[in-house]
Amino acid sequence: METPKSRPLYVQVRETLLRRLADGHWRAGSALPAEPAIAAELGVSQGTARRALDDLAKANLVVRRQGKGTFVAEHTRERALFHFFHLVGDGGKRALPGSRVLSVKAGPATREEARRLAIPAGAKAVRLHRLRTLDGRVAIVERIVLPGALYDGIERLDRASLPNELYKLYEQRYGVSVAHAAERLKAATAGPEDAAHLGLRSGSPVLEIDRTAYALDGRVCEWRVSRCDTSSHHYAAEVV
Amino acid sequence: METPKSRPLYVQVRETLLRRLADGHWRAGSALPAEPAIAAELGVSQGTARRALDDLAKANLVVRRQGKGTFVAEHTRERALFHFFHLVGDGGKRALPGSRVLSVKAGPATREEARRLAIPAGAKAVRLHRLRTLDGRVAIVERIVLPGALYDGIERLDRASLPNELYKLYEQRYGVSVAHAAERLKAATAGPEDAAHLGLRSGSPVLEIDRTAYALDGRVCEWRVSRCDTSSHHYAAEVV
DNA sequence: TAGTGGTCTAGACCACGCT
DNA sequence: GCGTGGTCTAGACCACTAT
Repeated sequence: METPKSRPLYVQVRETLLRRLADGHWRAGSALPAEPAIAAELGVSQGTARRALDDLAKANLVVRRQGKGTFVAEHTRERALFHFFHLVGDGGKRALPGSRVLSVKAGPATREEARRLAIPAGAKAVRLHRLRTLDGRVAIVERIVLPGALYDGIERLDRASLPNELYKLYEQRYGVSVAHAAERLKAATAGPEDAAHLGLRSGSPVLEIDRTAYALDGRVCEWRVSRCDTSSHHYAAEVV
Repeated sequence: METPKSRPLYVQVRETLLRRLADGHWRAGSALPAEPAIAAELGVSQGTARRALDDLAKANLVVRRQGKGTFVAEHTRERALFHFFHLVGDGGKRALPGSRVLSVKAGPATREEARRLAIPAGAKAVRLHRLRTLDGRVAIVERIVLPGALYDGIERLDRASLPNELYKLYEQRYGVSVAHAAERLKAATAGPEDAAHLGLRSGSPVLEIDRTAYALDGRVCEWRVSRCDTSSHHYAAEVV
């Protein structure tokens, strides 16, 4: 590992490993080389390699297991539930929602879609419309837009075969790992269509969650707007 | 430092330091002893002391500054803005809201208040009602309930002298440091009173943020419900 | 028994802030 | 120049997992 000064070694190691993760150098769920091997290959001490790996673990990009090794993080139900799904029952119960896809269509991105996905206007976008259920009742109406370039042919998949947890599909079938996301929340009013889906009166308040998701390499890999009935659920956030 | 096995040393050191912080052993903003001093006092290596201090820094309880020392974290405008206030202008502009207190009253806690503050029903509670402005317009109606035991006489303070940033007041005048908080968000409907304050039509959707704040020792030190006009602002959250 | 990550130590050197 | 936290190393030992 070179030493261009002023940039800590462990940061350089972390970035090297991150680049390999983003390249698909290791498959999701597979083991990374052990600390001594990484340290030897990159010419740093084991402590420095460890620090880089710990940083990646803190960002949920790898999982470290004592006695076993370090593994590329996968999008498990667990991770979806505790990191990417923030609606919780008012009694405190957490559960992943069911999913029913209404439509999947490809088309040229509108100006707004292009802006949100950071792709050229008119480039191929895939739009997904689905309902999600909590405790057996429809609680979320979701509109998802994907950059077509990353998910070739996804619009031709059978609607029923699209899994509840899309992030697992992105990862396994398209090699796109969602690394992090930014959410913007607003109170909105249910229009007639959303209200009908949610079993609410038109004009009822709904929580709108607007999420931009980023892949390992920093590219936007999904834009999703979820409109939620929060009459018996809430969005939970921790503040430090 | 004893070694009851199975509990890492750096965790014990971290807890010892946290206990001292909670005790008010060091004032907010003051410097902690340097690493070698802490290590010597507790009989651990400097590396172990460092790890404990890094953990506290990660939780925003202390601030480390190279060349200067480690300081007890203070509730600065900066911290309020980036850690405890999540409403952002839709254009991306962040700004702390202004504050106008409508009323401050003490009284016995209702059952609900007692539950939320984890105090006995009927114990003294202080209720604060205020409006907050963004870009010069009222955008938030806030109802705050405090456990009277922690803030002796706060209800007798001049309304106009209550600062915009209450957490600084809690810290400086009452020695109560807000360490972290849990927020629950819902979409709600503005009643006639809130709507009038916010300049909205009654029945308009508002974002309700229900926050429970915890002091360094883990006790609930505030319960706050903010109802926000999100027509030109949104609540921002990061997901990892 | 061998290999993995987790903890802990001791010490060197660097970058920064002060005086 | 001196004291602070930040980086980096080398090595010991522990706890866990597999075989």
